[in-house]
Amino acid sequence: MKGIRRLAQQLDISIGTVSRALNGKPDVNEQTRARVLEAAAAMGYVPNQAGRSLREGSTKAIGFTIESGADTAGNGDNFFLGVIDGVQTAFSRHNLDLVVLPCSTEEDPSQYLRRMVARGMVDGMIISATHRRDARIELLANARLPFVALGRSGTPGPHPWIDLDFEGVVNLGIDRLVAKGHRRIAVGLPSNDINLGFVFFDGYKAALARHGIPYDPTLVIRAGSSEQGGYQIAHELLMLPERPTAVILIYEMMAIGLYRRLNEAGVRPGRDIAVIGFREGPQSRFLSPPLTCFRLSLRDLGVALGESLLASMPAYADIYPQGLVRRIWPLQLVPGESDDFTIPR
Amino acid sequence: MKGIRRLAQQLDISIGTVSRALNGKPDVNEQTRARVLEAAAAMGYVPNQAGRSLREGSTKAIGFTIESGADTAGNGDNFFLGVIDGVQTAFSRHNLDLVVLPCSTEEDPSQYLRRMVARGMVDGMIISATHRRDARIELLANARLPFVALGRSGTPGPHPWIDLDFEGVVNLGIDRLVAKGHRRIAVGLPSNDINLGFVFFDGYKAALARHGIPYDPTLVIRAGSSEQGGYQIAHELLMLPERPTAVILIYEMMAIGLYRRLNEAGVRPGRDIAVIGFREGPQSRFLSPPLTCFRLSLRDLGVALGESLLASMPAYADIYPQGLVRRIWPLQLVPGESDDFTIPR
DNA sequence: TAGGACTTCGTAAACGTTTCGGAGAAAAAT
DNA sequence: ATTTTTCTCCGAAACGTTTACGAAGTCCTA
Repeated sequence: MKGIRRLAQQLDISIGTVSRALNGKPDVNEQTRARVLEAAAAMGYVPNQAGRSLREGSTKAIGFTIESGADTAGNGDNFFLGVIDGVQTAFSRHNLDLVVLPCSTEEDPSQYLRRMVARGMVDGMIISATHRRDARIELLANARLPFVALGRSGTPGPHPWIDLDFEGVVNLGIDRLVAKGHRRIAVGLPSNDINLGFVFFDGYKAALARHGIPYDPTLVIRAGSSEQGGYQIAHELLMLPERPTAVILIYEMMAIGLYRRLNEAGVRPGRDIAVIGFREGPQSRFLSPPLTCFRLSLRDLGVALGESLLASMPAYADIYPQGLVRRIWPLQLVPGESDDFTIPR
Repeated sequence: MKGIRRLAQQLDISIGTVSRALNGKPDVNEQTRARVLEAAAAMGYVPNQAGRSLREGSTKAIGFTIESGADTAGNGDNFFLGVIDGVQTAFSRHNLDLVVLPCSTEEDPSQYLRRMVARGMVDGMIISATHRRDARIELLANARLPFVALGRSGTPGPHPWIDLDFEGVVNLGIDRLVAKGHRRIAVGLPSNDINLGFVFFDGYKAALARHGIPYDPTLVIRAGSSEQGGYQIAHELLMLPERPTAVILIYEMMAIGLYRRLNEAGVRPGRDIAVIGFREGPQSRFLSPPLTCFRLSLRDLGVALGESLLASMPAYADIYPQGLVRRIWPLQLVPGESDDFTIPR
């Protein structure tokens, strides 16, 4: 005899009453409810999830898919761990648990997601690293599973997302560089088709146009989202006939490799060339010179992500009545010394 | 009508036969099996996990708990993402899926683990960041849930683990430094009670003793497992009346902050002081000077971790008959230039 | 005192799956 | 021709939970 049945037998009550007592249903004597709760705590009873979700049709868990593999971790350091922490606090208020579903490098993300959805292990899903045209979004929409994307996408159809304010960042960054006299501003982008690369690129071109600076394709370098990528970016920039005076990077880890290559060439970041990174990482301020970059609270972002998922789940519609949420997440400039280089007029 | 019932009705077969056909049981006509498989694929049928695990008493999933929160992540994202990728490939051969269970910074890891185990969502568990005395180990042992720890622990009772070869690393590192004439060798350790800190410390003392170097407690600096921690370590070392000529760090990220503080003081890493880091990170070789550190394949480590868990699961005892696995994972020296500094005799 | 409203609880069905014990038929053995 | 074996399949039970429904009991009202 196990589970609720054992509890009921021990208390000499029917299992139905025990269940109602535990779940806070009204039609149960408060005295017996107290007895049940006490006995449950005493014997360490916890409801079996399989039984419950079979009956309920819902598990109290939300999935968060990321791509595993150390080298594919475009965001580096602790991006996901920070966001996840926020997501969790958003969910814990509703007794929802978070499970992270890492898609192996060996598997197609869509296939993986399909399997996980079919598994029926989660009531909702958060996907990250959205691509230009992301099959996962169509998949989730078809499966009618509530979801929210960390990162917008060009995939047609309405779906909720939260994305970082790439336009704002690149605008502010280029404004700042132009104010210091820069006109030849390079940009380091990811080489894969992750959507943020396109958004950043569009913002870059728009910002240049706004300042009347002609767009020069040779100043756009695409490379891996890693230190190695930054190294390569610097390498290619150094080989240009007319070297840029400033560079703006989409991943802060790129700065490490970029610094390295520049130093090798005797070009001092912050003095001979201005460098602006994107997201502030734990290392930004410990680089020499400290990297000028943009700050956001990963935890707050995670909370917002969790809440926007809740808003798109019918069961929580009364608590979060916003419906379909789309949100641009702001970042704050963190001035370093890497963009101190000023062009004399 | 849903699930297997619908499939059975459509094929005009009993649900039992459908189930047996799908699960490869012997007593089903190969012709009808083919029909079932085809129909299942056609209508995109996937077995409901709740129903299955309710009946089976087992879900086909393994849990991997880590601590979320950007600041608590001593190893950073790439470490776990790399290991997880390996774990996954080990499991995928047996159609097991991996779910990562991130323990929020707000919650006690033991309580969290208890909840997750009680949830009955996983058949086995991998825990990481083991502490000196880890309540989670006793918890899992009591719950009789198969598990393996990434990191040994002082917790009594036999349990399987895999841990990095800290002794080997610190031995090799100190041998190397001593061969270059160093006698005042500092060590940067984590400030929390994570077990690897103790193991590393013991190895440090043993290695010094082996070389007849007296142990000087002032050369042992404990700090946060981050860039900031490295900065602090350098800061404290610089304030010592007699400065060490070498320092060995337990986290490679510490090197970034350490470099920074040393540079601020005009002390050049690799020329005025020798620095050895522990695990090679993506940035090690892009630092100036490149960090001397130790390499391991995260993916292989993950595979080993997965297989040792399988070995402790009764259901897979025939495939992995090794039983309780305890393993020290070797690392390879990656020479950089950060320990080029040699003491003239 | 009869009847209604309310409270409290037990019974049983349902969720989707796997598996056990047989049943019927065909094939093989006697 | 009868028994035995083999091959397929069906029916039913079971996993642990929640909940709709109804039954008893109590209290109040007419």
